[in-house]
Amino acid sequence: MVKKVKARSVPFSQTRARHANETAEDYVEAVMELIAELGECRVLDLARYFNVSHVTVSRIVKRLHDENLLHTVPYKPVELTVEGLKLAKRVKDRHLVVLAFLMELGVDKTNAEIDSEGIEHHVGSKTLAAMKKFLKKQS
Amino acid sequence: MVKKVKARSVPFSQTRARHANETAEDYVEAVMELIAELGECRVLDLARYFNVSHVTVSRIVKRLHDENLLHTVPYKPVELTVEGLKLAKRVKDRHLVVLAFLMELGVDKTNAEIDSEGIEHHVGSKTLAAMKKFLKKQS
DNA sequence: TTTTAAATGTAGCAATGGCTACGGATCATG
DNA sequence: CATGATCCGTAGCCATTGCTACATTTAAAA
Repeated sequence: MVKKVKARSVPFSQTRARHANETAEDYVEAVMELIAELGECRVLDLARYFNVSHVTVSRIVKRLHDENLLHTVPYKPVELTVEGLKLAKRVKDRHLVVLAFLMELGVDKTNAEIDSEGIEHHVGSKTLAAMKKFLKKQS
Repeated sequence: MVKKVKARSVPFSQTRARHANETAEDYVEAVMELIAELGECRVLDLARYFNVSHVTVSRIVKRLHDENLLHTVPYKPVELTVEGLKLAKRVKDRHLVVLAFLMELGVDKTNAEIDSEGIEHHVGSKTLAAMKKFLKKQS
């Protein structure tokens, strides 16, 4: 008998790449939020936001700079590039939809906030559209 | 002015730990599925399932063995421990709920399968309950 | 202006999960 | 039982994201 293994719908070949991409999404969103909230976004602000050391932030910021998502000058506040801002807006919009959706579904705010932050990265365009449609119907 | 940064609902302190935990969930679920499908679960079956090399599987299986989720003997099929089986059942149940929920929401099967595999790890008990309630209401 | 505290960068370690290359184990088949 | 194909383990590389410890820059206060 020949063993045939059906591969997962989401191939795991690029697990590391997907995680790195989630990090990028989280960081540009955080930078946008922190600038809106504080006027500027320092490395330490991000460190406090994510509860990690400033070293971790510093390295990731450098990588996102290389990927043209963030603009950084040593010892200066972090800024978003045009590309980074576009991504941040998309991510924030999706995040808000997921959060509103979970609450509309009956999940309390605390848990909706926790789960939406994990779920958002895995919501494709089709699922996002379905969530928006659901929200419209309820209103 | 004192800068106050509101930390995220989900602290990122344990990002690596969370990813490792997702891996554990994916693996015990896969082992259970492959045993049901093939009668046994070999390292190469997992490699094909996840589209990674057998080396990656081998190392992760070793780690999950140390964590008492899998039982392994060199060159033998991989088996679930009691603890691993309990986790696998919980994960599979949650996965099926998320999948059914997305389809009930109007997402096509293909996209529901893709997104559910990413979303499932971030669905807490409250959200899971809300999804189950939604499914009951629709039936 | 000098000094000091806070912010940021750098060096270097660990864990996780990718990989290739190579070698040893197992098993079906001749 | 020999042998070759398949399976699996080990060595060793890289990237990502945690960390501590230490160096440097910046900016505020003395």
